[in-house]
Amino acid sequence: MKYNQSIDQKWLKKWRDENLYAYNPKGKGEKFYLLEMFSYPSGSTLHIGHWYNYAPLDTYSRFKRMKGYNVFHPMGFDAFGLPAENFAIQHGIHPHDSTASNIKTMKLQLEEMGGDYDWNYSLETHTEDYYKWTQWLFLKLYENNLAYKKEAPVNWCPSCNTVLANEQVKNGTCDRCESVVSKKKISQWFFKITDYAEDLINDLEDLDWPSSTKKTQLNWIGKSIGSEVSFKVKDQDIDIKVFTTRVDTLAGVTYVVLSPENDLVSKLTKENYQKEVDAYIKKTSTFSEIERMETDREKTGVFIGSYAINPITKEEVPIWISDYVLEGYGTGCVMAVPAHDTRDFEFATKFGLPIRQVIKNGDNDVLPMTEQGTLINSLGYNNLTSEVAKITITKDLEKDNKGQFMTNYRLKDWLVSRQRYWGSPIPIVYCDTCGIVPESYENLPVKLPYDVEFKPDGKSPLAKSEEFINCACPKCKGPAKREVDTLDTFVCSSWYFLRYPDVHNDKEAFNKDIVNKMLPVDLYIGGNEHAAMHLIYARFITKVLKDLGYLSFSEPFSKLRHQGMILGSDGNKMSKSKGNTVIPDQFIKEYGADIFRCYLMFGFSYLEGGPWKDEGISAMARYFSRIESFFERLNDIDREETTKVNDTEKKLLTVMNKTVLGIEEDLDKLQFNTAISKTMEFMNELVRYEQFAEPINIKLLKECASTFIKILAPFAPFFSEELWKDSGNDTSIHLEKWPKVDKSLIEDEQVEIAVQVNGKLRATLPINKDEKEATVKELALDIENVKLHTQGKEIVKIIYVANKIINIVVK
RNA sequence: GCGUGAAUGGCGGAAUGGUAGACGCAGUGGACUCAAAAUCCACCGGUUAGUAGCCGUGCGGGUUCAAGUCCCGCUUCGCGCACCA
Repeated sequence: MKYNQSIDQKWLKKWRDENLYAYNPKGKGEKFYLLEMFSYPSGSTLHIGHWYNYAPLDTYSRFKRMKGYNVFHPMGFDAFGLPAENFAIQHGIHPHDSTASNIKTMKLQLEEMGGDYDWNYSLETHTEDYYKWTQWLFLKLYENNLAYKKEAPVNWCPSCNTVLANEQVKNGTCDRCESVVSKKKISQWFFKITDYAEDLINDLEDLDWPSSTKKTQLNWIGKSIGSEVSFKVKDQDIDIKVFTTRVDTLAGVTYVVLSPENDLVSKLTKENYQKEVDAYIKKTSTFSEIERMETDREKTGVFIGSYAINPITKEEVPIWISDYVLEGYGTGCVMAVPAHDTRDFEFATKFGLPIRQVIKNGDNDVLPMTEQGTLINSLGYNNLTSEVAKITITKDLEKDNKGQFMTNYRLKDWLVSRQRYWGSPIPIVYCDTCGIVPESYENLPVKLPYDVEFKPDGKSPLAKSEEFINCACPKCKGPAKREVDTLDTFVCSSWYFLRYPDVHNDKEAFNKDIVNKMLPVDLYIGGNEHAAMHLIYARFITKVLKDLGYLSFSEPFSKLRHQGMILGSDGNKMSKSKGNTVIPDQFIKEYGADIFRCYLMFGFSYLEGGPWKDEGISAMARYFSRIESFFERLNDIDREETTKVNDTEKKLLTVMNKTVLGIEEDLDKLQFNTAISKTMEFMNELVRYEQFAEPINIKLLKECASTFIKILAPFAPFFSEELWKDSGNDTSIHLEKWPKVDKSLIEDEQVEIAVQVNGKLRATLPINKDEKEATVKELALDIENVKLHTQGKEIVKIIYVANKIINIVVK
């Protein structure tokens, strides 16, 4: 045979006809839920990133099947979202239509890749039978006070004409179109993810996740422990609450700063400062997000005329506003301690405000000094350490009702409203009599209408659809209007892994028992760009559903890994503008899917990725033809035959068993590259035996060859199926079991150990396995080159690591 | 700035603290061929006449009989967060 794409096609048809990869929930074996982050059908074909993510995991899935697991390995499509809508706007194709055709092509290509998915367990988030339950989820959160509406400044992308989540703003620009993002106030729906901040932190510990991902999440949640302190405003009955992690520096406060957007500003601004304050607020509000985030920008601000009273020193300090204080964090007010905070120091220096040192740390008197130390100039708190002072001062404040311990998080509630067409409608109704009313469950799904003008003009597209917007109030049955915003696509993807195992359920989002049995996902794979958003949202929703009694587990993904990324051959990220993209299709056509996927697995370290190289794929093609010719020769060996198992045969068996075991270990570490290299070593050994053994044990050789096909099967599903058939089998290789390892055959009887003198390699020594230590020592000391280096020196000690190394230490 | 990951031949990349460079690419020499391609065999970190030796895993220290691997201090690059009080 000559392997090529037509062989792929032949087997594909057969597998499809026989429904070879059908998942049987009652199947034998321990369950194994393997999941890759589902793909977004934004382009019409699979790109190299899809292949790189999915093909190796298909290999892993096949391997686990052969090992006897009942593998659940579903695939679906994250179909709602901006790119499809943008595509539609640009090309005049309705997102529903472009999505449907893209999904069709991608499914076919995933099959052509060799994917062992059971499409009976597939889902697409834009279909009614899926988003019905996304809406159900929204209502559940709403019922439990975890979804609420509020007016808030939001990130507004002028080009996409939509609100963006904080996570979708990259360096002040839209992460999709890269336009500069500005601020706008609208009424929006939020999910109260902040209620779960503490759980999201605590439960990270037990997860088998990359530590960098855990740290990203911790950083994103951003817990900080400190105190809240009340500053009374002079001559007014108003308290300014500030959050600080350094209450030990309280005596060093020389002014207080509010964010320009803070509600207190209007109340505290004195008349003769009003003009300047207004001008400042106006100026900062026109600053784009990107400008405001420039950390090295010079500090600006104005005094607003009022004074605050330091609760411990009773000193009056001026109140300023400045945009270096963020409205969205803490209370939006800050106590400024210029001596011990770099930002306050900069500000105070610029505006000539006093700087008072209250912490001493050794001889370091250079200000600003941000380290902790011992208190000075702090009344009765002098000589306390920062650590103790934080507690003492807060307790004292607490007694006077002027402060308390406080924990703050950077995590903000999840903004889920989108002023877009291509998403799930939010199942909420506005009634003049009843107010905000959740749509009733029996009316779900609230259907997304097809005929809608979705071109952006700053209004939600659904607002323009009369048939959509007008409805009956679920409560009073009077006329009412629907919510016109749609849900963030991250809501769709925050629970899809729960739907897969029970994807046809039309009574509920999922059956509790089925899901509790199948989840958590045993291995979840996807790009690390999702370390913060998708992976936090999915954890949050899982925890909510657990608390509401729908699930028995609180973490969705026990083990997580991130695949690396394939770069262009120039080492840069692939992009059309750089002209360095690699289109898989041309390679599949030329070589067949198996050669392509094997190259992807062999040429890179899976978790790292790296730059694409054309040469590698022809090398893989050469390996395939080496295998082909070996199997062709196998049937007409014309040499003296034997049935004995002598040293040469034993060596072959040893290599084989080592290979099988080695591949098992490699695959469990997702080391596809070394796993394939082990198949190569095995093939080299088979060829060596086939070419040179005299006499030759053909029966044994054929058995080993058959084992070879089995271990190749997960990597090259089409090619191995063809080899299997050519070797006279009429069932599928993919129904075979993974070969059993005979551990007794793994160790050679003879091993070669390293002989070192003072840690330097001086010789190698062949010994019988598990030779007595004394004998090994004797043999080692007798080696010519060892004698040379030990001669005339005192032997201090000899370290022997059995069957590995002997180190002779001399003086 | 804070956090985090990485650095190994000409290249992709291997190495539970135990013979650095598995496997492959590229390269060199040879066989086959009229010739080329393909295939096969050998070599393939540097230095050296060498099979003996010396040097060698970004840099400087340390722990250890033994360090690419562990510890301390740097450099460079990548990634994430970024005025979070």
